[in-house]
Parts: sequence; C-alpha cells; structure tokens
Amino acid sequence: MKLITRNTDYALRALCFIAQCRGRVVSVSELALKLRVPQPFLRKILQVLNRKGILRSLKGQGGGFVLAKGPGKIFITDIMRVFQGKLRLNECFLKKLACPHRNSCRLRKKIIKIENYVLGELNSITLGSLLE
Amino acid sequence: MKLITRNTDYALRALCFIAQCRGRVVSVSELALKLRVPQPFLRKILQVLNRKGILRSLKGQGGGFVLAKGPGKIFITDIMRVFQGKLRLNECFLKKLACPHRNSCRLRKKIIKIENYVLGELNSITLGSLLE
DNA sequence: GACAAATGATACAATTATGGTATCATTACT
DNA sequence: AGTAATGATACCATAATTGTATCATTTGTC
Repeated sequence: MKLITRNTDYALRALCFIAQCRGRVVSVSELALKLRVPQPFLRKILQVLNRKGILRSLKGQGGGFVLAKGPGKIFITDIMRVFQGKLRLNECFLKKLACPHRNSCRLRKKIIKIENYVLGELNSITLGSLLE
Repeated sequence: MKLITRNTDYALRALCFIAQCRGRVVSVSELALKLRVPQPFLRKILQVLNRKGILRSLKGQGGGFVLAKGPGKIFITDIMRVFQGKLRLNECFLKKLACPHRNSCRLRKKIIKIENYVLGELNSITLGSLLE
C-alpha cells in the first residue's frame, strides 16, 4: 500500500537537489554521490525525466541536468504518473463480467471518495512547495 | 498505488457473502462458485481468516465457514492488515542513515497527513457498513 | 584531431511481491 | 468405511520493481 515507489522517490530527491542548484548543471555522478543512490539506476530515471520534459539534459563534458521548468510548475503527481502510471487507488479486480455489483459496490464508492481526497492533496504539492 | 490487493478483495467478497448467509455454514466450493474466484486460493485465504479469528471453521462433511463475530465488529482495516501488513503510505525508502533529512522532510509530512486521513476513513468501514 | 567526460538508448539480470496450485493430514457426518 | 469438508504447508508462475551493463553519441579541452 505504498503511495510512492522507489524510483519516484529517487526522482523527487534528485529534482529537489537540482532545483537547489539554481540553474547550475548537475551531473548524475554528483547526484548519485550526494543522494547516496545507485548511479546507473538514477541515470535511467533522469533520462526518463528528460524525455518527459521535466528535466533538460546537456550532453558532453561538463554536461548534466537542469530543471526544464520552474519548481512551482513541477507537480509531484507528474512525477508519480511518469513512474507509477495512472494514479488510482480504485481498480476493481473482478471486472464487470465477473462482478455484477460493480456499480452498486459500496466499498468501491468509499474508496473513490478516499481516492479523490488523496489526489486532491497530491495535486497541491509542487517541487517548489517541498523546498520552501 | 493500490489500496487493496487481490487477496484482501477476495476476502472481503467472501466475508460479505458469508455474512449474508446469516449463520448458515458456507463451504469453500460454494463460495468459489458464487464469487467466481479460484477455489484453492480462496481456501487459503479463508484459512488465514480462521486463524486470525475473523471466521470460524467447521471441519468434516457439511463443514465450512461462518463469521466469528458480528459484521459490525469486522473492520476492513483488520482484513487489510492480515493480507497487506502494516497500513502505511509513508515508509521512507532511504532509511535514517542514508537520508539525513528524514525528520524535516516536507514530503514525508504531507504524506503522513494523507495517511492519517486515509486510515481514518478506512477505520470507519466495517463489514456491516458494506452490507446495509 | 584525440581524448575524456558526460548523456541517450536499450537490453539484460536480480529480487521481491503477488497470485495461485498441489498435496497430504485431519476431522466429522452418514 | 467412505466421503466431504478444512488444516497445514510446500511449491510454482507471473509480474513488478529495482537495479546493471554496454554501446553509441555529443561536446568541451588539450
């Protein structure tokens, strides 16, 4: 029942660190060292963030990563979606066919309520709000 | 990011069904048939619920399961804990040693807030409240 | 231009969690 | 005695997660 997986966690830590460097280009090796996180894994994560337009990368010597947008514009739900897919607490296991009660299912309704709250809260968290 | 795993889900369905039988002894084979759920897996699940004192089992021919207590006294958090362990959304991946910010971590604080809400809501759900 | 230091892309591997099966022992009703 | 049920438990399959390894490409520096 974890909300945040390890790669999301690493990603957030890295983003925080990069944000605090205020535009300075940060290499994976520096990040891995500072965050004490496995370097090849972190590298893969940052490459994904680059592809998704959250980081911007600079190749070649002296290269590395910078934020692609302001910390106030990076929502942790963005990051979560990148690494964890659609954000749903719900997902009925027995699909329509097997579970004829799907629409009247009380549990489902309660979970949807919880889900709405959780998503609401998460949507209010930006990278910026983690740094203040 | 799922709140409820499959075995919890199966368990809840089974418990609902058993509750609706109002004391009649229900066998695994009947349950598996009605719920359209794999029988050996369901059996294992019910055995666990028996060990945990949520169901009571009767062996031998004509045997099966009945609720060990009233539906109003069975909380879905009980069931979740049985199959999913401690209910925490939190769990910092980098433990104290690696993450020196653990206590001041803003993200952690926000997640704890969310966690409290979620647990509060879940704690209000009993088997009974799913049946009404 | 050669070299070194960085990322890009991608394939592969290890570990863990989840979901599920199989089997033998035990109990109890008929 | 036979049968229909659960108890206990070992095993297996699959998928997700968490990584590693490697080769290609880019770019700054000498």
